[in-house]
Amino acid sequence: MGEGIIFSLRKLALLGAIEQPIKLSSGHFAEAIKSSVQTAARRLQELERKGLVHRRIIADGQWITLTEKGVEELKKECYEYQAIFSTANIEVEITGRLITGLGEGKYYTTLEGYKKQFETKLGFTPFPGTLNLHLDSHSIAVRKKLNWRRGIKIEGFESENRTFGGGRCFSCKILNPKAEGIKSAVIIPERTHYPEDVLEIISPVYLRCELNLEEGDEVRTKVKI
Amino acid sequence: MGEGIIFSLRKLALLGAIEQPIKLSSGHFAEAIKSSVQTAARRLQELERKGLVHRRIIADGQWITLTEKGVEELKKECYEYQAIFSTANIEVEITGRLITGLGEGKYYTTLEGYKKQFETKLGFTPFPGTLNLHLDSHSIAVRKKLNWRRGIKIEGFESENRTFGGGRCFSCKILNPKAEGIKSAVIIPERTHYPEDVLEIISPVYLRCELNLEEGDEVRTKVKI
DNA sequence: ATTACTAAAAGACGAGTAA
DNA sequence: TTTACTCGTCTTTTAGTAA
Repeated sequence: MGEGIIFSLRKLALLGAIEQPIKLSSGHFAEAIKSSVQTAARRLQELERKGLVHRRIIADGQWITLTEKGVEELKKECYEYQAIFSTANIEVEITGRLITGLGEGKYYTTLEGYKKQFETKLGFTPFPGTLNLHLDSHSIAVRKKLNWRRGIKIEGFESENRTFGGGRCFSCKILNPKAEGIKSAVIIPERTHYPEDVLEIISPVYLRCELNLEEGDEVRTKVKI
Repeated sequence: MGEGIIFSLRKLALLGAIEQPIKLSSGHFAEAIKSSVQTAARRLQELERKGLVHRRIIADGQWITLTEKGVEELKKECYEYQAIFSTANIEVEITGRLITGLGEGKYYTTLEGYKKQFETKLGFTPFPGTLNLHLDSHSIAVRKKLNWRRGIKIEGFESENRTFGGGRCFSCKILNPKAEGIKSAVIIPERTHYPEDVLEIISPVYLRCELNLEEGDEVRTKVKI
């Protein structure tokens, strides 16, 4: 990936083109990247051609948004900086109430393609099923931080004519005296439309039973990001 | 600053050239930056010429370390990513024991050049003097995170034929019931050899007296980074 | 094997222009 | 004003060569 292109992409992100479309002209963008209008215009074209931004050209400028791929590309650099500068691990506290999922977790955790990775990368065989928490608004904001963290990569795979997507894990501790010593991890599939108010936790044991939890109980976790 | 140059600098940092000198040849570096040996060699020369890395050329390669300036340049990009991706503020807890400083704090906090900035940027007039904490080893690691955070910039200035260096502030809370409602901030001068096991805190009041603290007492703070 | 040149090829830039 | 061309110039890269 060209270096100037990523630079331009970053400046667009800085102008706010991640959350929502921003309106700008090549002229304004030229100022932002300190170049000529021509270069700015060319960069925007190139960015679009590479699928990094989405453009809508209007009479007096254009509307720009980063695409998924664009954000992904930026995250890669961000990960590099984390690798360079982060000295110790940060922990964040996330709190939510126990809810019952759709039972998908039970299915996915037993798939060999995932199970093996959990065993080697997390160091435990997951209990079939996930503990699902519905997050409060504060925790949702905190959870978003995980989006920009690399975590422990779980690769996608193909099996029986189906593809199973990848995801990321973050090891966590459940703040409950009974959970002392029980390994667990948050899993975040890299699906595009994954709900942001839900936290899925896997563990070698049946947490719901082990911690005597019932629907609606508050569960507090400390996640290593 | 050229975009390709910063890219090269980042890769060097990723190879570990921040902490200590790394040995590498242009050939190896060419692989890292995916270019020809010539370009790799030229980039290293350019990096040195710009004062971003320090080089020592030997028979079979060279020893490379980032300079202060190089690290600084990298931090700038890192700050941009933080601006892009950080959604909410993170707080870190730092703990240390009260020590008595050299009294410099008392001098600096009364200087108009600093005082005015504290007033406008932090919203309070600092009590003349700083509360100095000697950090435990865990807190030292946590404190290092502040190195990679922009914080609230305090500009350096010149006065009476002397230059006074700049620094950064982070607003903090002291975890002591009596400190409830008292504004305070950590200050980190941008001196090159600032001790990493000390935390200096300023506040509008004389904390030592207000919180009934004595030499050696443990003080816990929550710092907004 | 290195680093560090030179010179040719490739690429990026910005002025000018059209729509 | 815009965007999006072309085209000449300047910069960067790479191959080749010397030490």
